[in-house]
Amino acid sequence: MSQNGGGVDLETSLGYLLKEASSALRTAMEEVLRPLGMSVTHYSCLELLAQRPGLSNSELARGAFVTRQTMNVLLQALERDGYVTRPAEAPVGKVLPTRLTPRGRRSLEKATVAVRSVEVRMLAGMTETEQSDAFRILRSMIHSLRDGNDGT
Amino acid sequence: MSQNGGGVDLETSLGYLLKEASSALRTAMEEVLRPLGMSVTHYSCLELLAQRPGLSNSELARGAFVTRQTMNVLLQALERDGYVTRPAEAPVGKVLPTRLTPRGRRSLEKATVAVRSVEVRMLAGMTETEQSDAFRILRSMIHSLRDGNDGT
DNA sequence: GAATCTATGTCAGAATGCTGACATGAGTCA
DNA sequence: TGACTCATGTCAGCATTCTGACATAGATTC
Repeated sequence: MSQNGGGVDLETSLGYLLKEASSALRTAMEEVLRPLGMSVTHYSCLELLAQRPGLSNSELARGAFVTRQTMNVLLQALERDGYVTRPAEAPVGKVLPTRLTPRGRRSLEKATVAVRSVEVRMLAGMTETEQSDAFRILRSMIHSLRDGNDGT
Repeated sequence: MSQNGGGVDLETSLGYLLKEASSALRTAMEEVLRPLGMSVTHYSCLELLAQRPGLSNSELARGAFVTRQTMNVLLQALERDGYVTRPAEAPVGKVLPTRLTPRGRRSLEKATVAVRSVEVRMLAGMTETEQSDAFRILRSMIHSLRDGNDGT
């Protein structure tokens, strides 16, 4: 069935490979988070709040790479289910600082273990040098994509 | 920086950085494809068909990193709009080999130029060595994620 | 030849994320 | 002070993708 013919140009594209790697990572994370009833964005939100308590909806959205509308829907669900808390009124401006509840922290702990195992697996077989290379290279890609937006 | 013993430090996590890079790439591609009325998956499908004519729905889905159900919906729309053709009946088994129409090929040409410019921008400032390093490292990540299935 | 397994195409419903839009609060500037 | 710009929170509608399910064709096994 698979007539895997000659090599294909897509196989030499770094963009395609980046997408493939991201897809593999996402799939692996979904696999370990599904038994916990948690999506990747769900986990990302909790992890962000654990490391930077008091983040606003918009800041969380940027950190999880979704729109603030999407994060707002998620936060409302998390608040309703008692994983996070937000003040009824904004202390300053319209920004509502969000914090994890003990329940949210407990839920995150299990997820963190699962996600860390995925990251460890991903890095298996990579040397320290390769890991720092990867870091530098990915940062370069991100910077070039975002910065070189407007020729000038 | 704040440590969360055993946790995943987002500032130093390669997984998080990979997601960030992928997000930046996707956003950049969407920006240049939107004026052409084309989504990333839409483009991926056409590009795959250009390089490997006759791919089936399931094969296209794997190549574009979506489910075969998702690709099926897209293919029906592309067929309806005259970008691709599929035989009414399967030559063998249930597999329906898909091919680009001249219209699909023309549409792809514009998109390819746009997407290539994004990839060029992403690689700006990277040496040949860094690019080959990136290739090897990303391939390693993909292999480790898919191979080491269970590591509890 | 029959049972079984795997892969495929497809339909239907649900989940997730996005764009558009609006009102509001804070900062900037004349 | 008032006009302007920008960021934020939020509601609504739409787009995209997913999971679940089913029937069918080919391969495998006995």
